[in-house]
Amino acid sequence: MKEELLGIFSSHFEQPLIDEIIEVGKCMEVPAGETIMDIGNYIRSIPLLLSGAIKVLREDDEGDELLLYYLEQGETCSVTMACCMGHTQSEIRAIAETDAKIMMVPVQKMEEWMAKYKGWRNYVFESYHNRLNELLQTVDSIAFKNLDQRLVDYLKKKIEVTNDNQIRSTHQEIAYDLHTSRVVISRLLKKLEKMKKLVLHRNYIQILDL
Amino acid sequence: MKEELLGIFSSHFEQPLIDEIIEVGKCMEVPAGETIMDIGNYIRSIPLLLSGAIKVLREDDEGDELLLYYLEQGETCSVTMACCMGHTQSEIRAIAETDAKIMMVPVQKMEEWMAKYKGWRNYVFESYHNRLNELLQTVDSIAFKNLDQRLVDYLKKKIEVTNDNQIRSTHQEIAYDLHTSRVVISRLLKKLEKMKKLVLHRNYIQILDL
DNA sequence: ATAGGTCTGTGCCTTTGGTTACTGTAAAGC
DNA sequence: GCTTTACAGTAACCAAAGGCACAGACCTAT
Repeated sequence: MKEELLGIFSSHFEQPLIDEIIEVGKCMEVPAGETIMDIGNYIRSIPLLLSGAIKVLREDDEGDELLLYYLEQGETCSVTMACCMGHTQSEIRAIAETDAKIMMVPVQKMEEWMAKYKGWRNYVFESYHNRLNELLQTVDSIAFKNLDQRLVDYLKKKIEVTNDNQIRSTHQEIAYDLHTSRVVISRLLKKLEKMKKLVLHRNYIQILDL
Repeated sequence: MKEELLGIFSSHFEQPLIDEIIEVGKCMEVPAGETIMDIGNYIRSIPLLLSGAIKVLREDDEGDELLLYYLEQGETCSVTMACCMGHTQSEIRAIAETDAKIMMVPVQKMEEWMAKYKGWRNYVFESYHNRLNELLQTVDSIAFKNLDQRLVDYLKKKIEVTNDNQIRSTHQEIAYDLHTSRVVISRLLKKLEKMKKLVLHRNYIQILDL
């Protein structure tokens, strides 16, 4: 456990901070597909992602979804932090994209460490920074790109995050993430298949070269 | 000057922090329309907005623009902070929407104050929080709403920010902010006029009831 | 007053993406 | 085996938004 944390965070965190994390944190193993946090939840712990990937998405009133970004090893969810600090409800939903191991740290420690550890402060800032940038990318994507390109980007990101160039999703699932309809995704995927960029199968997609 | 800062920030900042801000900060007056910060700029100061409003926008490779959000009195630009901390270039453009008064604080103070003043830490966090939320709203808007609704939201926000229910913009300017074309905006505005929600004039729009 | 530029209105057409509806087929349950 | 359900493919149609072209109104400068 300690070795695991050290491996991931020793470049960011001071030794005593790592000790404190181990002391107060709760380690959770979450299987792929499980919802870690949902819209409206009150949050009392901050998640540090030790392994795996988490997808973060937004939902509107009608239940339409949109993938915002993925969290990867060593990252944390700033939107969650913001909710913690403001004691407001979660604005987003987080789902384990792969099996994931998460260290949950109680919110109260957050402020304490902020004053105490420079490494923590920097980490928190860097997280915010990264999250803001990811969101800007998301905005760019939906504002400036057409669906063809967004789909290709999505597939690329997915193979990167899952580290598997077979994408084990149905067309419907992809459609949810990109906030469009199944038919449209099927159409575009077919087009990509004709361009020899991938091969379609039932329940999975084999990526050749995007 | 001191009274002005106190009026805006005394609920957030400790007295000695306010003194320091006055000591090291540079006060700038920016006329409406002027670009305060542009994409690619290196940033060495953090802006605290004393009065007026600033619009923050994103641009893609082809020069297409999109309004992200407005900053108002007492706020600061977290994206800028993030760039400061990471010593990276600005990802966004900031333009004075109205005449504005800004206190520029050198970046180096940022970290120093972060360790020293709880009020500053909280302020910085709250800013990040607010900016993240604004960005989420922006995402919602472009992902889930159609242009009719986005235009109405835009006009509402604009009269709120400028505190003037005459909107002094051309259709082309609105089109840039919403990343669409002039013709489309003219069409939708006409529709709103027919619905008695506003009256169109040359170079300005009179809002009745949105 | 005339000329040139800017702003707005509008008709027509295209593109992108979304909807409906139906088909075939693979998997899962019995 | 048969039935049911989930998944994918496709055609036809529709809607929202964007592009083009042009006209008229207004504004400014000479």
